[in-house]
Amino acid sequence: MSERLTQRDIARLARVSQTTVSLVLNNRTAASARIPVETRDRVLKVIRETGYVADPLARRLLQQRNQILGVFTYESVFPSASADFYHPFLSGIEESAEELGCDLLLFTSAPVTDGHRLVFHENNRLRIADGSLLLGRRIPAAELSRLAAENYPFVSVGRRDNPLLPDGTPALIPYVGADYTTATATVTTRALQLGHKQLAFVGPGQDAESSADRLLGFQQIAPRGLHLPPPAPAERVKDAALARRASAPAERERGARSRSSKGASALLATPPASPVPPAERAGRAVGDMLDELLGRGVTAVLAEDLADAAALAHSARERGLAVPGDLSVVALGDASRPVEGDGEYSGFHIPRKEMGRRAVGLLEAVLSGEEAELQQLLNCELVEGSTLGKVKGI
Amino acid sequence: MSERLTQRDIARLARVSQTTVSLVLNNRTAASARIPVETRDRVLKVIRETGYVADPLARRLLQQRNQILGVFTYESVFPSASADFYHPFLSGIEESAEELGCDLLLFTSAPVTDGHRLVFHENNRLRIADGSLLLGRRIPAAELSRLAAENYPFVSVGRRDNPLLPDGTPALIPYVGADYTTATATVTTRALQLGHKQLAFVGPGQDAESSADRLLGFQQIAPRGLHLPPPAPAERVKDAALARRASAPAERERGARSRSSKGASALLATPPASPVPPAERAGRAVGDMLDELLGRGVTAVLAEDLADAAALAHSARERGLAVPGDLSVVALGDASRPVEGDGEYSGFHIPRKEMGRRAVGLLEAVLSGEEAELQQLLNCELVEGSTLGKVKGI
DNA sequence: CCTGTCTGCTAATTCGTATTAGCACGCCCT
DNA sequence: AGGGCGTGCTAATACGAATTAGCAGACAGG
Repeated sequence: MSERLTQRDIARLARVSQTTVSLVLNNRTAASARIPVETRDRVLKVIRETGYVADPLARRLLQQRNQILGVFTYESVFPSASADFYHPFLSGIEESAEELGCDLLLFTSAPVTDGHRLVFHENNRLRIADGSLLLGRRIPAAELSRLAAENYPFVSVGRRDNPLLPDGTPALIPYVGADYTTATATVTTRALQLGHKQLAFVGPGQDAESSADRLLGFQQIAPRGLHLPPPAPAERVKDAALARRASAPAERERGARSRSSKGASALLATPPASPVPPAERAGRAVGDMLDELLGRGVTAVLAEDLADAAALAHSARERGLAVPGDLSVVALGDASRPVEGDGEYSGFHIPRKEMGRRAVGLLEAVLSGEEAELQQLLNCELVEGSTLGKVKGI
Repeated sequence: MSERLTQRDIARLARVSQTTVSLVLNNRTAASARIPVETRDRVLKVIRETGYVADPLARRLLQQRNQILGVFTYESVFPSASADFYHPFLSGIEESAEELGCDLLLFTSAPVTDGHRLVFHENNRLRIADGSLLLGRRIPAAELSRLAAENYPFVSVGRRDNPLLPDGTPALIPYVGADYTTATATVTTRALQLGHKQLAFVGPGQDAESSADRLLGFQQIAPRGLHLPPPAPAERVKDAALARRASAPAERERGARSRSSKGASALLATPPASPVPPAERAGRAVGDMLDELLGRGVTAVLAEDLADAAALAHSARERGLAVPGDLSVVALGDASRPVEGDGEYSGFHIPRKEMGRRAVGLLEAVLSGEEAELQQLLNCELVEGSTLGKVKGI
């Protein structure tokens, strides 16, 4: 039907050569390219009338910029499970991209296997974009080192360990991350100040940098604190009322997709900050964990995942325990969800939107060759909340 | 650093021509391309050793399609206000695009004025994509007719009236919409069957096709029913507990953006299916509307916007009225949110995700020149819910 | 009138890959 | 020996846009 217009078509319509069209388009005003206003206007008029835009692929072939920023997500973007995780990032990215006048290219062509995508597959189209943002809880070191080795301009949203290049030297990965270590250390300190003697950290503590960083911050302050892996997600429970309230709009869409992966690894077992409501996690495992915690005299729990924090608090309250009276619960993630009762969870807030914004800024700096701090950590905002209190009996 | 390998490099290393490398790579076995196993293996060996991968840009350059689908949203995509509206569409779009091996280009470069984008601004980049999907509650007829006139391949998500072309003939706009008319007619019929004599329709009923279609369905069945414009959004109320529960995760991000636009038009006053919780709408206007409805003997209200339905139900209950005992409330949108108390709102569900999927399918068909129904309406799934009941006294 | 310079444009080439046309060589047949 | 044919490969070209080199014409200076 509608054939794609080329510069030759424009040239023909404007009665000039393809070269001239290119020169006009790129505003070349060098001595070797003198286009009088009259001709220039004639060309521009045709371009406006036809809505011609240069083929981005042809431009990239010559290493030109297209005002297209790539967004590569290591999981699917839109399915509801990841929605709340990606959304704030994307919101910030969109805002910045708009300011820069860039379009965003979502690499949906990369096949998803097992819920994960990889940049380097047979037909990777990364180079269509001028540069890319990488999002995901965890990014394989091999991908990062290869991107760095190929000199591809990218910025990771989230801190990443610097991988080794094939030649053995470490690569400097550009990122905009959140300073989980400091934030976790701070809330841990706060817990100690409130008189808690036995603390527990609940979370994988490894695999993803974000998990490791939190554990590190915890152990810096409370080296003798407990570290427990996250509870296994229970099957969905009957009591759907609570669950629905939290996730209703997307509920129907989701139906088909099984939420908990079959996998046994800690990583897969805890989807990134997914908004799994308390009720769904209040299975046996959480109860067991609570037994263990109480048995060991723990008075304050710090959970990486808000859902785990919620499940623990819920479970504790069901047993007649007061939160934070008998047990303090801290969320090392997005603590800004209301607790049953009142107030928010104590913990900190991840500046996701700002991370998105800054990541675009950094990528732009990289692309235009500006000087810039390649590795940036943003502060997490502490949330006082209502689930961390003085230890009982003080 | 490491320059990208080309077929010429491989050719040199394997002591053959670039053509041969290409032939081997693409497994060409035609009569005109006979490569003996010996040579083929030599080439393959070099490819394996070097890890060479063909540049997808160069490959695409030869074909007509770029495998890029544009996504044009008439409002910003990611800001939380529109999030729940766009999300299911995008989820479906992403899924289909992935199956087709296409990347998605979000036109964030189009400037946003007054919360709205326009395709046709001075530097529109629509033609970067092979074709585009158009999303938005309302799309100006001028935009549609120009797109059609320019023969640009696109599909609208949502039914649109066919605009007139400059020459006066109507343009056939390709779309995948939801059949609001039938769905509304069906629930209206149901209300009549339940004995309701006086019905009211609450919604703009115009401007956007989606609004007009619902009013049409209502009036087809209940020609004497009342039609009221939606209540004006009240300022945010103090009772934030309910509100927070519904929208907490994004709350902090949102802070800066004022939610209710200053505008007075019905369109702006009712953001598309935004998850504005009941409490926020329970202002004075809703109370007034309730007065009017009850005064006129209305026993069943059909509200286009779930938020309005929620506000009315909430307000009614506050006055000690039973829902649906004294007043039935029907949501003509995504009825799948739990009501205070139990169950869901009665009404219907908009198959947003499926609309996204089908729209991509239709666009693909258009692009590849296949025959396809250009205007498709999907059925809305009826939701029995708990807010529509027999009229009292029967 | 011839040379030099400036202006306004374009032909030719490039990027990396795919495809088409066809060359050079060897073999068989008559 | 020469025509015909099959084999194994390559040269040339195309895709769309950007860039470089440089041509043709106007005009000035000598």
